[in-house]
Amino acid sequence: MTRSRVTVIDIARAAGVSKSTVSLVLQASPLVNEQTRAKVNAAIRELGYVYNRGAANLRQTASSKIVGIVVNDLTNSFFAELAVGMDMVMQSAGFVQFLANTGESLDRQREVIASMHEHGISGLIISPARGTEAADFKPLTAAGIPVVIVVRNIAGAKVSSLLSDNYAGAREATEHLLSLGHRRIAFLGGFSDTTVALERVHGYRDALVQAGIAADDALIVNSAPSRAGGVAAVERAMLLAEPPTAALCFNDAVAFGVCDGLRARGVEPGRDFGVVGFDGVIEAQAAVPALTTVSVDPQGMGRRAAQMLLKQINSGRVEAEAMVTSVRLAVRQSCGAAMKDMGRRNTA
Amino acid sequence: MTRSRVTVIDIARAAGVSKSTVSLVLQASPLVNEQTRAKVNAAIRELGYVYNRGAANLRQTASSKIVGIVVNDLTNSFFAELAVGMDMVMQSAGFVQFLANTGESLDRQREVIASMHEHGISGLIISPARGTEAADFKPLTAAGIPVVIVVRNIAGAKVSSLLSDNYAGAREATEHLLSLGHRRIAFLGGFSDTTVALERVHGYRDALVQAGIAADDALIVNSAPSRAGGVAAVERAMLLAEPPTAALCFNDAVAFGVCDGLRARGVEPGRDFGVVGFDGVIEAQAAVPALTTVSVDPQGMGRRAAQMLLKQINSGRVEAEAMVTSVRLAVRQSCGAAMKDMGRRNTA
DNA sequence: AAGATTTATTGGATCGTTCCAAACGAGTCA
DNA sequence: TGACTCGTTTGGAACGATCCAATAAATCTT
Repeated sequence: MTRSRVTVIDIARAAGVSKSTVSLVLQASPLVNEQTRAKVNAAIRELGYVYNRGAANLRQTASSKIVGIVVNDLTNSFFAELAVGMDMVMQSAGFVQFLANTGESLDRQREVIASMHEHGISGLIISPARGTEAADFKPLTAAGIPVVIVVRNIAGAKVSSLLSDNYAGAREATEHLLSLGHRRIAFLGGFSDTTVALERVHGYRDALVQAGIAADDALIVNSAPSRAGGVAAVERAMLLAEPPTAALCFNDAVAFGVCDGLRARGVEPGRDFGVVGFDGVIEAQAAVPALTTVSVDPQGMGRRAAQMLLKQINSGRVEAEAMVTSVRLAVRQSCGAAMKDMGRRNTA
Repeated sequence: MTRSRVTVIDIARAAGVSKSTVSLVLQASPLVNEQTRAKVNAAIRELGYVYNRGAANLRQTASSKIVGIVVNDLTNSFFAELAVGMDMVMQSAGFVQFLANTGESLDRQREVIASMHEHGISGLIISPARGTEAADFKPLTAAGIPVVIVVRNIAGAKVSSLLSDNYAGAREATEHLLSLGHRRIAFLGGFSDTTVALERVHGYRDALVQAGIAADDALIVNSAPSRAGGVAAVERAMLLAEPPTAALCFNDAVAFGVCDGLRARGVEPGRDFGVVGFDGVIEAQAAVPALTTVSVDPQGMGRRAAQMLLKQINSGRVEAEAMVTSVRLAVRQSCGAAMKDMGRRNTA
């Protein structure tokens, strides 16, 4: 069954031409005569020829048409949507992608980057695991392989990055909760050793200070950035002597968990307590109550990151480009604004 | 910057040996002298050599250490968890994976399969898009590349498959709702042109018939297998002259949507209405009410599928193997059993 | 009709690795 | 001393596609 592969030489023989001509046909070169092209294509179809990209990639001028994508947690909808956005662009551009999940493990990350490098990726998009250092990309950049960092920044890495405006988003969300009359606003979820969390907390704090409210550190509760983490965080927050009346959550997964946790203690999110998420995953719209969230449009971000990488791959010139995408607050029901504040902002 | 690649020849020169010896060192062959090995390894480190797998794969005896994974909808947690399970096993086995999302498009699926084939995958795991035919795998199997179909079966495909016991799961779930006293039980979500949906509906029907209840087709409501689809399905179901008091949902995403839809009309899932999902995604445990669901353990299924494929890749011999994994009903709160039925089944 | 030009086609070297058969030096045996 | 090991090492021919320079054939110039 496992017959030896059909090669250009077999096609050449069958079509009565040389392998060079077959190669030209494969590349849709205008140099070849129409009849010859037809003969060759017929032979290709007949023999069931499969192009061997590995062989073609040997010549160092060629591009492998493979990119690597590394994310931390694919079970988080945010990353899943991000990956889907990248996938769309890459597929359309004729690329395939290696995708690896690190689960925040630096070892795994190092391994997959090395493995992808050996397999000849022409570019990498990575949402780095916590603790990643600029040096981790050294082997790739030294080989002239463009890298785009998404979501989380790495200090000192001389590669491109695509981040969301965490500070502005958190600030706007907090201001929104303040405008609804809340004075005890918590920040729930996330680990404060990541830049992302720090930036969001920073925006949150500044909004409070601006409103003349003393930031209370007890209202900042760390937890895993997951649904379960959200449940845990809100439980701790509600045990405070002066519990919050609203919360900005580290991300949407935490926000869903916070809604769960509130309901578990008979508090209805959106009516008795204001909840705002961060990310703008698809479920945020469908959920009840629909989640008010700082939308970063994960799929769109994935698409942009992919385009950014493709641009660098195609240009051949690797020059780091730092891009911060703006975010927008999608006001829905979970913040409690729907009744009082209807129509002031778009809810799509 | 983009210096020409460092090759075995460069290493050989630097270490004062031949390229053959370097090759032996790379393969950790016992033939080479310890001192030589040390010299070579030093040179490798010093020059920053990166193994070129593409070149090695040219020789037809070699295995590419790449597998392809194709799924329908990565934004569905079920598939995301499935992919993560596969990723774990593949990473540990030293494989990297191409991952592609088809979004149920047959064209995309055809393209990505062809593209992966060109790139030299040594195996493929696929959750086929609706409408996939056995012939779509022909090019791969003809080349001796093992294929494992997961989740959805394809009639007549002479490749391995790993499916969950949809019939038994749906039947058990329905029986459970019946045992709680429900008589008007709906089946919500999914498209009835997929085998998965048909099997689940079949199990649902048989359980009703067994209990002496006439199956009412109006209670079977098709919709997209997503959270939004669940909202839509339950809305239609509740408009019936005799609305259901409980529902078995096509999958967990639909079940979450059904909970949302119920709440939107003031019906509390788990108290006023029994909801059972299918899949057993992680969020099912964290949600409030925790989702009663037919757990197929998506990550475990992904791991098993990966192991199945690896076994075939390593054995060299491709013989189709059909495996049906059993499922178990995880009784939690959303079905309303928690109060009446506490402790009868495990809830983990 | 000879030279210049255009249009098609082609051999061979090349990419980086593996693998085989051969060769090497050093020791062993008869 | 020659034949024979044994443990290491090594050229060179693959693998399958690309690309350059060269060629062949057809067309155009004058």
